Amino acid sequence: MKRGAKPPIRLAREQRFGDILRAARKVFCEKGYDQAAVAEIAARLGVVEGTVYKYFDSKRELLHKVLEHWYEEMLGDYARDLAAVVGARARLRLLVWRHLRSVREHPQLCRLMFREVRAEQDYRGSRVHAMNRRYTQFLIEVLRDGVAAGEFRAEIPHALVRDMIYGGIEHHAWNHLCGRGDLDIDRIADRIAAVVCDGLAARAPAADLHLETEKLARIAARIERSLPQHRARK
Amino acid sequence: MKRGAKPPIRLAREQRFGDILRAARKVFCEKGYDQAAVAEIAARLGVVEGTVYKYFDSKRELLHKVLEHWYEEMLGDYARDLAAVVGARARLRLLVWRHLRSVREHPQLCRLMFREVRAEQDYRGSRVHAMNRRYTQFLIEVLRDGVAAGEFRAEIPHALVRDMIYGGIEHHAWNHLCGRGDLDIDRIADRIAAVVCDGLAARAPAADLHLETEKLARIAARIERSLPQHRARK
DNA sequence: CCGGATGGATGAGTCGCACTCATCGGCAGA
DNA sequence: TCTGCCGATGAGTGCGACTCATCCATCCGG
Repeated sequence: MKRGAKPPIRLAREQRFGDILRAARKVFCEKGYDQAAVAEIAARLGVVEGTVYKYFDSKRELLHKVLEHWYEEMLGDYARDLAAVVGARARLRLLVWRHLRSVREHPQLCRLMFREVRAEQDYRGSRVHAMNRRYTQFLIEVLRDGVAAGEFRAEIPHALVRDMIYGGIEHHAWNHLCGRGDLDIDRIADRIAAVVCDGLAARAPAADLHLETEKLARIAARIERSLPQHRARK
Repeated sequence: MKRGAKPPIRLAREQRFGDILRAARKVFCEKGYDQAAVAEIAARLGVVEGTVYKYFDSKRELLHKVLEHWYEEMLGDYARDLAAVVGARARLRLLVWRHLRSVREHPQLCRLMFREVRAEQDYRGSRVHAMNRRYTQFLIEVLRDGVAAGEFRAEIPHALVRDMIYGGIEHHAWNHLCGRGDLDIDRIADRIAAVVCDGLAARAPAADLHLETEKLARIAARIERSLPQHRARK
């Protein structure tokens, strides 16, 4: 140490660990992964670069830990909130809405997740991947329950619906976030739920439905008329 | 130049440009953007790093040019292929299928597109972005035509459906590609078209309604035939 | 009160890689 | 044969991730 320099501040291991994690989150969010320098993260805490590497093996591990911590935050009260809603469609909409809210609140963390982590070669098998699976598992369960309740068709593969929902949100939100417009998450959630549940195809028009119903009514009337009791009574 | 060294091979500007582009595409695909060294791209052509920078301002510009070139390849015969198919649903499925094929054939280029380019701050306004818009515009037009033909509902926002399709394919294919499984693009295209068109909700499609009505009519006829009065009357 | 062990923190490195620039020298046109 | 053009060179420069030998405050047993 140089003469006249203050002695370094020594902190307990866990305290320093948490401090670095918080500082890293801020810097990564402000600058993005590539532009964030480990030296800057260290500087904000008044320590040198080497100190960070005492706690994290690499810049990437630091990023992973930041995102793991975020997932823990998010997973917190999912199950509880979901339990308060009845009906597969309403629960599906809730999951979509909550995800949209996360994207809106933490666009930079989402960006890190999508760009840096999920595209990595060894993402599969990582802790973040496991947490992402837990996160999306809620949706799979909602779909399964929906099928069990007869609300959803059984022949649609759940993994595909999950990917269309989360992938769709990602694309859609990205446009909005980069375009600097803010997300109307209520409306988007409604629309996504509408597309997923009802699809794009034009329904049988109400007229057809009426027609068929009237046909059925005439058939019923015919049967009634031909019943013995019917004639006997009259 | 050192004594005894061979004089450098001089090529016409366009020739060298194309060579660098091709070499860059290979190296980027093999190693990914970060791991690809400009020096290696140069080395494969037997030139030095500086030469590459005579033709491209930066490594990122090189990446952009590689992807622009790819988009040109893909856009080539889209319109023609699409014109050969009738029916909004069938055309939608064609677009999904073709996109899946692109992803399957060039997973590394997709990866570069998603990870490196689309997540960039200044992606919007770039040439690649414009080409991506042209690419996805085909789908928007199919949706619009579908609405005009009465095949699709008018109240569904097209941009959202576009994002759910392309985002969904991205997510779904990613799982498969990283999981080393290969894509059954025919089946996936069918399923995506099914979800998008018909949705998840259980319901009786119009065709089924007709069918059921006819069944009931036949049952009614059978009842009528077996009734004593019926026989008596005849 | 003392001396060694512990372990948090240091800071001066190394290394790899994107990017630059002064310079070279083959070749086409005068 | 001269000359200017321009493709190519290769020795830098700078930056940022990562390393390592070393320092020293604190704790603990004697």
